[in-house]
Amino acid sequence: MSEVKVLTTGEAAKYCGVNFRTVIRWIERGKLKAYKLPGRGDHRIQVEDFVAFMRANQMPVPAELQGQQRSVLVIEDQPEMANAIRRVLMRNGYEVEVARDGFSAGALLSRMKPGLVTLDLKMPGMDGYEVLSFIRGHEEHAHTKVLVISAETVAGLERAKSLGASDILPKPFENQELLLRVEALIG
Amino acid sequence: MSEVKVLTTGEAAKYCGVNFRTVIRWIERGKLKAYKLPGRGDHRIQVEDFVAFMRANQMPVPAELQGQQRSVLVIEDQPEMANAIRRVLMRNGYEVEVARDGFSAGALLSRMKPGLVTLDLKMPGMDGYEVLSFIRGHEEHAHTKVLVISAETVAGLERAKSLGASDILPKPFENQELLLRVEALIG
DNA sequence: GGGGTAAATGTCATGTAAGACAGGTAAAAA
DNA sequence: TTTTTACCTGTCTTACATGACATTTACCCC
Repeated sequence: MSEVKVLTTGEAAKYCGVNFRTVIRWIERGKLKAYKLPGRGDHRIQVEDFVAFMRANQMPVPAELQGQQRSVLVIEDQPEMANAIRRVLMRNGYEVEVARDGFSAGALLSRMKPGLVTLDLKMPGMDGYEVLSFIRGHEEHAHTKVLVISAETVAGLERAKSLGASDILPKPFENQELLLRVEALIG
Repeated sequence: MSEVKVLTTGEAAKYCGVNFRTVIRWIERGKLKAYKLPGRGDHRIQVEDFVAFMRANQMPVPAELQGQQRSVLVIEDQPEMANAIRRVLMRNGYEVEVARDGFSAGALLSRMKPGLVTLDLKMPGMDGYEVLSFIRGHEEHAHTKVLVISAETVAGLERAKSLGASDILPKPFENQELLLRVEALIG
């Protein structure tokens, strides 16, 4: 059963270092998404929305809220490459899952709702561009960053960018370079 | 053998992100419909009522509660065939989503948790048998019926059956035939 | 830099819903 | 069956919502 992790206005206020009255005003003005309880009209803010709000306003996001934000889904069919990426990211505290085919990639995306997806554009039996379109076309993944990793042509990479890739890392690459890009997106 | 899905106060509380005591108070004040068990006076909330309640209060409704029993995921790459299936099922009151590639099939499966999946075994870039294994290999989809629709050989269909297909419909088929099979599985 | 202004934020007081706890027991699991 | 889980009730405590008002901040003009 999916247990919804939510915050009250008071909790959100503490995280932002403001008065809870202010948080309520943000909600009233539509800057922060929340829903109301029927009784007194208490607000409940989904962590996901709150994190998005903090990011949008350059606020530092506390580690305990990043949970899924610091998780990465690696979509890559070549085992060596996938393992290399996984190793680098796990060493730096990210939670990593690898998907080797389109179907499990989709299933994992929906289930783990990762903060970032690394995507190899060129994979047998799977069109990377379609994956990208899917992610960008679904509201629930609006906050998901997509780091395209590929040995594609310049034109191909441009296309990926126009489809909504958050960043692009050409193959081959250094571990350090990968880490930097990832940190920039969700660190 | 229709299994009426009901929630306890504790479950409802988790879904809303509140204390179960609060849920009981909502029920007492008539804001949320529920009935009582004779023993200790346990409350049972019908999913339908709960979902209506959540909607009425702008709460996000978890996918697993959205009448998934009568929802069908059609995994099929040929648009004509997919549309034909969709038309038949929608006309009979099913909620239908179509996935044309492995990625969206996986994503939609995890998200909508459909009551039934129709699966074309022969699709470019996707192994139908693997999809079947995946579904049968994951506890969360244990109740999901899989109707294999295919022009495969007898051996192939046998293999599908052994992997856990709930039923098999050889191509080509009549609309009526499709509907009958679906009704038998989740009607 | 100083002063004026408007918008955003904080403070206070009051009412009340939501949370916490304890003791008991039905319901579910083993 | 026995054991374990989790729900119910009543009461007490906490903390949220609201409105009115005070204060701070950001910005502009000089």
